Amino acid sequence: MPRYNPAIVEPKWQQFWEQNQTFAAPRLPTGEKLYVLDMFPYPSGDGLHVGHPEGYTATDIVCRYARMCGKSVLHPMGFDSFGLPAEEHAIKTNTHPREQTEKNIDNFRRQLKMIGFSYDWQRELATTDVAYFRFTQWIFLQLFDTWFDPQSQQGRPIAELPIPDDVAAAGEQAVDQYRDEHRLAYQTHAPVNWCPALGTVLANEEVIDGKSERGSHPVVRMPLRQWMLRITAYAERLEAGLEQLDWPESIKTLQRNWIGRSSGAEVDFFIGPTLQFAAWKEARATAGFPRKPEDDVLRIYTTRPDTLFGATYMVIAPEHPAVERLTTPEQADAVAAYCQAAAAKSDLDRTELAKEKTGVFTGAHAVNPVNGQPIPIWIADYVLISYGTGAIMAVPGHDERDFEFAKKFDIPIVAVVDPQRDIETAARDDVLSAQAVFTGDGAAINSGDYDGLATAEFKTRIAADLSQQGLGRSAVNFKLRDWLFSRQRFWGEPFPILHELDADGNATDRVRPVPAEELPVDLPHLDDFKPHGRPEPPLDKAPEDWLYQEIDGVRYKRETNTMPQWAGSCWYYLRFLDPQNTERLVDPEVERAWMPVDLYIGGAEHAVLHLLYARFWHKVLFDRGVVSTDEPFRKLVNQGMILGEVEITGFQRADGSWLGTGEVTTDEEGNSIEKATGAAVSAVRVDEHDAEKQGESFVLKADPSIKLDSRAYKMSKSRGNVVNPDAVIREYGADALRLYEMFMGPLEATKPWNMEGVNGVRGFLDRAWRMIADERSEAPALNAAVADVEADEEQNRVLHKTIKAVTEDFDRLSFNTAIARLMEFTNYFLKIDRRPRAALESFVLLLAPLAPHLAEELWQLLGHTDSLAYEPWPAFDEALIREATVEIPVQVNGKLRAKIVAAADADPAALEATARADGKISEILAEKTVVKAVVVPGRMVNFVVK
RNA sequence: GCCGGAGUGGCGGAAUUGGCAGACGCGCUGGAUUCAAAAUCCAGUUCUCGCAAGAGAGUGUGGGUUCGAUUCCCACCUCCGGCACCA
Repeated sequence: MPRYNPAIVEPKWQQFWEQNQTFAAPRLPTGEKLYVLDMFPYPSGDGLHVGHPEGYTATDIVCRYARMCGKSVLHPMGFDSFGLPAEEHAIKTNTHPREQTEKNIDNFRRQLKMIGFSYDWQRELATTDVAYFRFTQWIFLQLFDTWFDPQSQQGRPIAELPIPDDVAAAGEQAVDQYRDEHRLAYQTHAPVNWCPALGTVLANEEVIDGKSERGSHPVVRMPLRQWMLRITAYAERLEAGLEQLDWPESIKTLQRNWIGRSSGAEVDFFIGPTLQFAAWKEARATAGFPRKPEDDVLRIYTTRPDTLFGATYMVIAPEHPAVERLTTPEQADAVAAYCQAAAAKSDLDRTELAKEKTGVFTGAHAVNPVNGQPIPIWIADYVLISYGTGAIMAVPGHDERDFEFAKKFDIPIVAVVDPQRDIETAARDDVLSAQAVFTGDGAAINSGDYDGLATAEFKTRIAADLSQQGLGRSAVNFKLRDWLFSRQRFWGEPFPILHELDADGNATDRVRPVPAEELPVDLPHLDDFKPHGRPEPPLDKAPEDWLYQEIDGVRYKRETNTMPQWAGSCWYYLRFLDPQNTERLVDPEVERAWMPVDLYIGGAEHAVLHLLYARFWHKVLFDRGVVSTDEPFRKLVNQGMILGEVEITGFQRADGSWLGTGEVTTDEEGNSIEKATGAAVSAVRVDEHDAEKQGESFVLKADPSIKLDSRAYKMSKSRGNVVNPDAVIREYGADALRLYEMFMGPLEATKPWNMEGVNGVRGFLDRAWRMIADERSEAPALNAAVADVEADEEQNRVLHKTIKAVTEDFDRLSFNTAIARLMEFTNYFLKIDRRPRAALESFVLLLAPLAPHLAEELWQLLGHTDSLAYEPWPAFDEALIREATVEIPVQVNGKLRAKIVAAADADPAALEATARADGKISEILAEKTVVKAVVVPGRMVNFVVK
């Protein structure tokens, strides 16, 4: 056989696997099951990026390894194919987005197959498949049909929702409305992020700093009818469920922060005449804390009920329903102006500009329930209507924001928490004299009977007291908001919802779900895909026969919003289990057998949204009995980002003279300028041969006084540092690509690409080939050094050490070190003239998960006729690894002074004696007194001397 | 500002429990082979001093615990990622 040629070997085996359906998973697992999932890609027009195969290679190795260990493996792949780019392309070319989408999928599939991943391709799916989104729509119907029972913390059928008597008495329409208010899928008119440039409304998480995540277009707030999903109902369970998951702690933290659970208390402040306060308080003491606040109180949420005595004013959000009621005539104009201005502000303005606090006094006062003090009520946009009750008690002494506000508007500040020993004396004095803010825990002061209590104790005590007096109750809040679930796009799943129309063709606000058996609701034909620039969805342009329907004499209009891209990716892992099922989304028997996903690998960019949305849907499906597990993804791993090649950059003035990185800064627009003069400078790419390391940084070889910048950047088209996997495969082969992606460093780490490194692992594959194959012969032939001989002791030790290390490395997804061990094996056996065939066979099996094409080819060359995909994984023998003698370092005062050779099982006394006998050591010890000898058997000897 | 993660040769990285720092690979240097080059093979390669034997320093910085610290503790610096008025 000639030289190793991946261009021939790789397609050959890819064809073999496909023809033999080598990786088809059975309907039900036949032994121990392993469900390994990749985050399926969005098939963009650019094709695969080298970042994709990183995680995909890792899971592929896990799967191939697991099959050899006898596990039943499910490893599918599909496409998250709804998305804006295809629709934008459709608008431009006036072709159906499906056309472009399918072309892109074909390209992605071709690329994925070229890398030799062991997917069960029969299970391939795309979220844009009508047969697939039929069930996405079906799940939406489930959400629509479910309400969350806070008592049992469970989603239940809407039919089981208890209807209060007063609602029932109000008639059928009131009951329907009551139900609609409790569904997990509901409609709202809340202000949304309308992006005129994209012609769509965006979810909060798609807006970054007031601009669209995609394209950075400005976003404005406007009210629009939207579908929402009540994910907040599941906040408690989504938070609690994290604990049991084998996920990176950092991702769990990210989700916890996103969910943002906080606990505190709701407290009612009386806003009637001060004279009536006592009577009100008395009434409350008997009546208790009402479910909904009456008009004569302002309900607030606080996490620090212990600072109640320090509340010197209150703030309500500009959108708070009590604004009008509270505003006095004298303040009416100012309040109206303020609220109007606040409404016009985007979220960006409200945060960014509000470094300086703004607000307006309502003219009204409330009575502090703990001390009867009247305090002013303000309106300020630093209080958000969407969090808590939309109103706060302001404690400027112990809250940064309140402090700032009180300073600006000259509102009294009262210290009620003594920091005690937590901070320096001077700082503490500032806090006690209300000159400074302190947000930590301490001891209560100025708090009546509670004085002296520690913060934590105060909190529980006052919560109980307030509750007993009917003034407050413990409460939990979440930062998590309900999920804005509709998009004004064409290329998404249509909602299976009909809107009732009255005789004049106007919507009645009553909706009716499309029955499950009538699904799917396919997308209609459109003559063109151009948005009309209004917030109404493009589906409003659909033909009448799609848009309107008459049932039982009532006319209905279809919902024209579509679902967001997240919808399809929320449940694809379930469909992979049973992709051809036309009856239901997954057969329960199959679901029970394969779920949960045992290993899920993907990018950290999905840490919050995708993974939280999918968990939410899963929990609803669990509550509704569709799936058998409470959580979908047992173990999660995030692969790190792959950056472009390292670039060394220097800066030059207009005249071409160099200046160091320290002399350069950026102006507001992000341009590089010279610090001293403010003149524009240009960044220049410096060849690595023209740079050298000096101390901490790189400098110009020609002028070492010029410091350079050395770093790798995110791959991007604009920077021109994108590496195309097709090109890598063409030049080095798929196995080399796979191997390099894994050899770069730990899977989770961010790491720069380096083409020389690909060449390096290709060199290893070449050597592995030469170790077994004869590269000079024309026909396939074994290397003459391959011999049917028994491995000697040392060869066995190398082999079994390698098996052990590779096995353990695979188990902990440490592929870079596994490859290093295989390289060591190759380096050793290449030097041997008679290479035991059995050892080489084991080596090929160890290599197989990493470089499957090469391994299959060598396996065949070694005389096997079948694929090695299900060949048993080599076992190691600990006894063969053990060495008779070991080299042991001898230290004096912790410094390495000599090395001794001793029996591996030598006892401490023997080791110490051997160490003392060493020429070098005895020389050193002769002049000193040994205070102590530390001997760790098999590891080291250390003499502590004086 | 808050919450995560990370800082080890020229570069990517290794060191699983506190026990020989730098495995493995790239790059570089020298050599063999070649008319020459590529490829391949051999040797070397943390830094400083030294012809060498060897000595000293060394895992972002400063301190601490320990016979012994890349690993544990405290403080700080830098970089990366996320969040950002959530009461």
